[in-house]
Amino acid sequence: MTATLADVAARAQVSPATVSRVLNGNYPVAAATRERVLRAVDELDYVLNGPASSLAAATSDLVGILVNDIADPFFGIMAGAAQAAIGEERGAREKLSVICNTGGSPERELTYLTLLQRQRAAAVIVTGGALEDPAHQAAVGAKLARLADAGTRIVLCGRPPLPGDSVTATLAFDNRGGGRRLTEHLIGLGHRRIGYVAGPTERTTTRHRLEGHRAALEAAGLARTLDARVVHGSYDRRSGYDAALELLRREPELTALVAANDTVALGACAALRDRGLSVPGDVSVAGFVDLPFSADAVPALTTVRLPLYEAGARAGRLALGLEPAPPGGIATVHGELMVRASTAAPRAL
Amino acid sequence: MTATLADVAARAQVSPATVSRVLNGNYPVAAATRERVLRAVDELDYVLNGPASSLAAATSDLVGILVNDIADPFFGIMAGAAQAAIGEERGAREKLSVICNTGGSPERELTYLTLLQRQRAAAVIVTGGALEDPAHQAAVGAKLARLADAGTRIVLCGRPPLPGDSVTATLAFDNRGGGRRLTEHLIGLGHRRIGYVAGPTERTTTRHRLEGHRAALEAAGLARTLDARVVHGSYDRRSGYDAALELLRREPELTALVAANDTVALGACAALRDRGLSVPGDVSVAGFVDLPFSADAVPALTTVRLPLYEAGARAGRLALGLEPAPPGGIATVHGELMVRASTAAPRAL
DNA sequence: ATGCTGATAGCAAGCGCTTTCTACTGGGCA
DNA sequence: TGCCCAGTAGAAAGCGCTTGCTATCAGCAT
Repeated sequence: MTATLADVAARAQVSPATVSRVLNGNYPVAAATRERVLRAVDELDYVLNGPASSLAAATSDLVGILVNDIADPFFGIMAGAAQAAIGEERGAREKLSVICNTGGSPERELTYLTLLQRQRAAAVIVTGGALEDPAHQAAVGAKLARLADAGTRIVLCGRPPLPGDSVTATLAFDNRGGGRRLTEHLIGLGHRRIGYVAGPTERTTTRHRLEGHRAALEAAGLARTLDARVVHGSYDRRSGYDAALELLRREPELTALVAANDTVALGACAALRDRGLSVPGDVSVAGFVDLPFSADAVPALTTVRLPLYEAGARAGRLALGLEPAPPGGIATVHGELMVRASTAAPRAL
Repeated sequence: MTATLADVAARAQVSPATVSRVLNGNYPVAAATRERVLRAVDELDYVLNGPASSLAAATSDLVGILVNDIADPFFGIMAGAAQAAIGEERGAREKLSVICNTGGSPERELTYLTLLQRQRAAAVIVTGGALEDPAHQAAVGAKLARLADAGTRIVLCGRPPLPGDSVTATLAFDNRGGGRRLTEHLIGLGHRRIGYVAGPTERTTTRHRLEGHRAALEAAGLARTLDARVVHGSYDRRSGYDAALELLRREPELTALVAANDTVALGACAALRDRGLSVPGDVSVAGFVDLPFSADAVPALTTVRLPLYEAGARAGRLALGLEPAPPGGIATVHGELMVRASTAAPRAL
């Protein structure tokens, strides 16, 4: 069968304890002995038994990364970056960082958390907006607290802070600020009739971006008609398409459209195009996040760039304790307004 | 500290053995006893210790899914589908399926495989094209064989079959056939000067799609000039942009461009546009895979649709043994030609 | 010389669970 | 009335590793 520590020990003519120490490298072992052990490991093709090791040591080298939708590059980029950062760690025993896709389902989120708790994960990174549902938030909070109790490090990335002190670090995106700046840009161009294609009502991200939008409108004295010009949908392209049509129906004179994210924005562009409207000639369109393809769209999309890769990588380092937590445990990650070709002054200024 | 099986047993006034049997549900336990145990589990907020359980049972409930680039929806969709399929399993003890992003690095691929072996994973799904490097292929093959020996089920998804019998099932994409049909479509439209933006030389996927392209050209007696009209790059948009420019430089009279995948195709479109060429007016462009945004591109992309979601979900079921392996262990997944607006007859027929 | 010290190595006790084997129970049947 | 069996529950032996403590030993100061 598979070789065990004892087999290696026998072959190297040392005790199992010594082999374990060589493998974990935290106890002095004479160079000659070490070499002998390493040779035996190699000859036997020995691979540590993770479960046994985790059981004995009461810790594991699993790091879980929770995402809402892995098919969405927004999450793919963050998760990939976190995994890369974790994989780069040198010195310590190699961590196994794994991505868990909740598909946006609250139950699956909880299930994954339980599964990770069961594995006694070393750390878990939770990415993306939270659900608004207080009951679910409480459940997640409780789960995270239990995990933290058991020694698991918790990092939130692109998610609003959680009350309590179980979270090691939070990297929160400044969705409000970004949303506000985006709409200010549009107002600055002269737009007055601005529609908003929002994300799903049940996510915090949706609300925050929308709040930024509202703030900009209010500051310009344009908030009156806000509600009539907001349509909610999901975070996909199809939803953007439909919502754009709906907004146009409600208010044919719309001169600009702000979308919950880039994917939705591109869907909206498609709808406008199909209606014979040009972007930005007839209607300006703006997105959020700045995914790689947004710069290539036609026209190139004005959007708020979120440093997904950097945030993901940082989350990975924080999860490993390679980087000190920000003061207060919370760092706000700001977006940068990227003005491109999809927004312009409205035709009839 | 955290509650253990023994705590639950004490509380329910039964032996640990009984608790274990209730939790694993494979041994008769009287309904009343079961109920009492379940209540105790609930009251103590007990969560099984995975490592201990895996150690004792010599199996784990971890399923690993290896992908080359999780930021690419090609992988995101497959991996997400596999995870969804695995998460849907009812009855058995909940599996923890996890995605591991190799970033295309051979070493990381091997590292992840070792890490999964260390965890005594129940199954591993390897997605996406393999590296051409024989040494690396052999190393992966050997690793998979060892995993299989240890009882891990192996499923390849979107990857060419491997010699030997360690692989439980292989879902191979018909990249050659798809590539061939795509180019035939172009030839059928009247194109004769067709450029090809290939993927990285080191991946099997690249070669297979290119072989299909070549086959179509040969059948039409057009293979002569093939080599001069192929440029290799990576699988990203940028690479498509650059390659398109290079092809145009080599052969300004090009009337069509086939790309290694949709992302690359869109990059190529951008390049053409920047050069003042219209698609498909001046140059037709075709992709491969049919990612969600390809249908929305302007113009909508002609491509070969690969059923990523279905394949991923099936791979998940195969990994769990929920579905019988295809005869011979290998199933070929065919692509479907999606003719859209980005291809048309060349201007000067 | 003699004891002390730092550097290594081994012993053995678990970590929390699964599972084989054994033990007990009551009812059905002869 | 006594025996056997199906149905349940428990005892206990590990699974393969980590780690606190102890043991050994060479070198060195005294």
